[in-house]
Amino acid sequence: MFIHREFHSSQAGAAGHPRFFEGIRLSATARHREKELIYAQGDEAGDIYIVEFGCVRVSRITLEGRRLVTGFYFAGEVFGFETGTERQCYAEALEYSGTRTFHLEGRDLANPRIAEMLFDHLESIHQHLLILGTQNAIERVAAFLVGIADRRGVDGPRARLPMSRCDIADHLGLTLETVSRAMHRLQALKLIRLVGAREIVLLDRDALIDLGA
Amino acid sequence: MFIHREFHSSQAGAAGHPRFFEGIRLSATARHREKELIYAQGDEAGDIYIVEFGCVRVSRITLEGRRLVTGFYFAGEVFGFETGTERQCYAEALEYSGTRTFHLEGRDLANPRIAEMLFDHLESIHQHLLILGTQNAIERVAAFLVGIADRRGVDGPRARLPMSRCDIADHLGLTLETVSRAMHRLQALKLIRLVGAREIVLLDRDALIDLGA
DNA sequence: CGTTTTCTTGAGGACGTTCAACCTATGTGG
DNA sequence: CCACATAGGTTGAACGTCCTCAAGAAAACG
Repeated sequence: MFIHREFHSSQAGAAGHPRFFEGIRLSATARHREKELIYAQGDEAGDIYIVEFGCVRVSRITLEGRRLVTGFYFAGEVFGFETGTERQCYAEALEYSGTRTFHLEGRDLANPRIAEMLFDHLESIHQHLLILGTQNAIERVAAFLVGIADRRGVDGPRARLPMSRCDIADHLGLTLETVSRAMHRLQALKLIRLVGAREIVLLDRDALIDLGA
Repeated sequence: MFIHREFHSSQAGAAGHPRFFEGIRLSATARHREKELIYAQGDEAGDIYIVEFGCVRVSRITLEGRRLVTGFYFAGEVFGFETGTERQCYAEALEYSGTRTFHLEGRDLANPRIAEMLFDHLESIHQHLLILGTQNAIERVAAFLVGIADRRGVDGPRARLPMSRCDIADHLGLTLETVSRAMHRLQALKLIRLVGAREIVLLDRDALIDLGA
């Protein structure tokens, strides 16, 4: 997704306030502290969010109280698409983050950039579905780490993980213990290197993709 | 989803040929034999399908050769939404079926009925994700059976299953043996009754929902 | 009626979960 | 500055669920 670049190239307004993005009026940047709730389950849907900096986690709780983390969103990425009038998911800042919003009207879907965002979102859900439906633990973790590393700009093969093991587990349909073990197994296989708990280096990206693709 | 009723209420053309659906020109009904391929992975995307009768299975194969059945579609339901220009999924008739198509242009998304279809699709994927991400075997099967029964019109609690155990398994991320065992466990629990292998009666819908919701 | 496909059922094993202990990092207050 | 508390992460052992492999039963088909 290349919304990233285009977003940042939007013309600068005074002191970073309401600008336009592809003909859509964006709100001013909202800043969120670590762990701050951005929107809650039950809130009115309709606003779409663009991450300016930081990282956002979007989750959903089932009736049995189990959590599914539907996605993590980094700078330049878009979240907040929901189907009904009420949000089924809730969003939280994983670290100090900035977001901008715009209101999505039905007619806006005719805007090709908006449609592209929606289709990108659809595609990422589909990818997630494929992982949950067909892969085992180590494949899931490999796919996840490659996905994260690919999205963190041009840091090279190094990536910071702003989310906890539990977040990853709830994203991949595993337990946090299994995620921890899988990461250490990937390290033993020399496919990644762990730098503390919250940073990784991809040592053999191709092998990781073979595992997780 | 109520597209069903509206679709059938569209004005009758001569001998059932090109009619309109919410201002969209529909193709004539295409008829597909059992097991017939409707579209293939790699085909050009852009056409959206409406099932007129029968049942369609949409699947996707991973690089490792594993199959995920992304959905089953019955009369009145819509399938064929894809993100890129090339299809990632392929669709097959599970039984003798009829479909109509229309071509989706970007501007059509401004049509609220089209947008509604897309959002319904998004919602069903999300539901699927929730199942694969949080539920165990018996819960998945319970949720699946309720979902099927709810969509098969007003047959009451009885539903025919046009798909095989293997199809169900590949839809739920299980094996066909596990699906078979789960269904017989649900029968032992008196939540369903199996009428042969391809028909079920829901005996305790609420308990099934409790399990699978 | 035999052939083929699909479904069921059993036994054994692998993978992931559960439970528990321990470790590490970070932050707080004395 | 250190003692302690807290949250997150790692590791081990035991268990359970689901998968694999295999055989047999039941439908579907020609």
